[in-house]
Amino acid sequence: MSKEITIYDIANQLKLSPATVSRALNDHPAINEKTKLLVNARATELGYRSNKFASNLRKQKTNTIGVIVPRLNSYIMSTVIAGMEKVANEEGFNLIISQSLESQKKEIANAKTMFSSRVDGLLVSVAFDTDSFEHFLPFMKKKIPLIFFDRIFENSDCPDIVIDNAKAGYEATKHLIEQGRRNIVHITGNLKRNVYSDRLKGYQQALTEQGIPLNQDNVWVTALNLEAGREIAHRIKALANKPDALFIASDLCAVSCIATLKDLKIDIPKDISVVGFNNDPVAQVISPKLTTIHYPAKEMGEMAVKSLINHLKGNMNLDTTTTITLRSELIIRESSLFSRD
Amino acid sequence: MSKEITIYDIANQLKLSPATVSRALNDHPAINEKTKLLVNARATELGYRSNKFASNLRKQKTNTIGVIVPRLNSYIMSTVIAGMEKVANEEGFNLIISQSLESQKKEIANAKTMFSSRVDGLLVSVAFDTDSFEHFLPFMKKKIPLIFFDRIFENSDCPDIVIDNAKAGYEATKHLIEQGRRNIVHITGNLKRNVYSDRLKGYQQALTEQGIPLNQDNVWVTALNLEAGREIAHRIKALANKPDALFIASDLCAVSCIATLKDLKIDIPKDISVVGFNNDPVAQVISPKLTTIHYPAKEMGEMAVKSLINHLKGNMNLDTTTTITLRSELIIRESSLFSRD
DNA sequence: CTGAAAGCGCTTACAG
DNA sequence: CTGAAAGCGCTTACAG
Repeated sequence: MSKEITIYDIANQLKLSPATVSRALNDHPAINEKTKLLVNARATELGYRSNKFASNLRKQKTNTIGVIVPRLNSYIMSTVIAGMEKVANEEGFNLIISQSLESQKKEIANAKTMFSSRVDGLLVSVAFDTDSFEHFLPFMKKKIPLIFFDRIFENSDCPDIVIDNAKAGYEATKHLIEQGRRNIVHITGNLKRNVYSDRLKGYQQALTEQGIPLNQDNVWVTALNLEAGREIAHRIKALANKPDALFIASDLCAVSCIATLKDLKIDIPKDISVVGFNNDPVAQVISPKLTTIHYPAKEMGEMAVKSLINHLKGNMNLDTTTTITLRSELIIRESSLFSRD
Repeated sequence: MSKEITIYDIANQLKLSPATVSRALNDHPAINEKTKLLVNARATELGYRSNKFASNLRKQKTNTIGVIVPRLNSYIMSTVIAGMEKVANEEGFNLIISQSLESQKKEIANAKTMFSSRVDGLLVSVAFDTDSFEHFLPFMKKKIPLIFFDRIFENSDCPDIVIDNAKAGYEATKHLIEQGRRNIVHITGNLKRNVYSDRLKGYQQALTEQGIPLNQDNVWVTALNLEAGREIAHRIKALANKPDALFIASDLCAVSCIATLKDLKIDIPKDISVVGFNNDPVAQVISPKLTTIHYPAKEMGEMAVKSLINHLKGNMNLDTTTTITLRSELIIRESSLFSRD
């Protein structure tokens, strides 16, 4: 193991003080340009690497951002993370990522770990069953910035990054109505979460607007996974009065449902029109191709980290920002198209 | 911002030395049990959290593991990362994750960042086009343990964690031959990478074993993504002498190919049998359901971090381990089944 | 523009 | 079983 080079080694060789070397390395304005050049050249030559631990200890900052998500291995979340990694990497920040696995208990444990890791800021998308805000209070107390994204904590006073879920739900439903559909079932997840409750609101608004009576039996709360997709299909098959359209709040679930419906000899979109949510790559590879809402996952991840870093650097005050809304978009493919001829 | 509690605060209150407090907190065997209880109680009471930067600076360790993957948002990789996060979290290690986006250039930059972040160990799955090992040499020189997983660097002297890709390729191909298929096209990725070259070897072995002559034109190197799947389908459609089976080294590509083939009125599996690779959830939701190789992604992530931590703790010597092979498995579904009646 | 000095919060070899 | 002391590598208020 070769010895690590420190600023003292550079200082000795150059007959400078460590203070000057430190300032030169950090591009301090008071330092002579020639000195900077000299110091940087020697640093490169010696293979110097700054010790972040010493620096962080001294500066009382960590340059680390914590991220808590329900799961890492969903299309949306892994894409959000990819966007976060990109920006964090560019800005010289590290990400500590953990998953709550949809459990409030694990989320609380994760928050504790983030707290003792002394993250400079925290980005959170909450678990299905999270009720309590308590595990985030230590961050508030210490003025550690906390941003929620995708699944937010409503009325938390924390900034949020979201899409307009109500608008997306409205557009999806309106599109189905425009296809002549009337008996539209909305399949969704835990209504505690804004992403699902807001989509439901949009769905209801579109129906009401078109004079279609709301039917509480047409809202099915499920786990929104592959398994749920299969169960939904069987449940529909058994129904005497079948829906003529489905608006499903997750592509993966929608695709699984479509595949099972086809096995059960129900024709999509002739018998039932389907609209999904997320624009998962899988939406394009099934037959019929899935109409869905494009979710700007990468942009959301980038925006979350950018906002946080801007706040930390003092370029932007998050306290005055409440909500950043990103644009989503209805993408019409074959699964929803229906023409009565 | 409330003041941070340090071991000095605890020491003062308890009339002990900081050294004793430090030892008590770290469960040092020489410390009186009663003292430990006392110290820990007071620490909890005061909301003490250890300063990792001071500790790391002193101990010259970082408790951080670096991970470089081609992409974060593929099913396999996000699942591998999920497994890694689980174990790292349990063991109190942090993960720094970065993506090469399939480019050697970015991979080199990532390795540099990992190096200056002073990771205790590095886990790497290499990019499509990586030729050079040079960017990993600094880790070797500093004896920072380096483990490759999935896409490994052959002949690198580093430990590897893989599945038996040749065996998997062999089983997939043998299964197709058993269905009576003879003209089997293998669709794969960059053959620089073991995952693809080994699957090809298995494919060739199965053909040879069954007395089927190898035909170089039956091996198609592609980007293995959705787009490639569509192109392959069109290419097949235009072929006079069509293959009767496809062995595609990625489910996502296979699913996209199947969907396009169906659009082009080619029946799967009647006209062409298809086997994919990975057991991506998407494999189960298309029609026909995709025969594939189950890839133990979560286990691979867990194993990678476990091995690294064991090595760092001195429980296991990685230098003597060359390769850890995890079990993969052929999962037969409808897309490959063919009976000549 | 540069330097001397203190200190961030911990750990550990040494001493008792 | 406990303590005094040194030091990990940096940054910065103060001085010149």
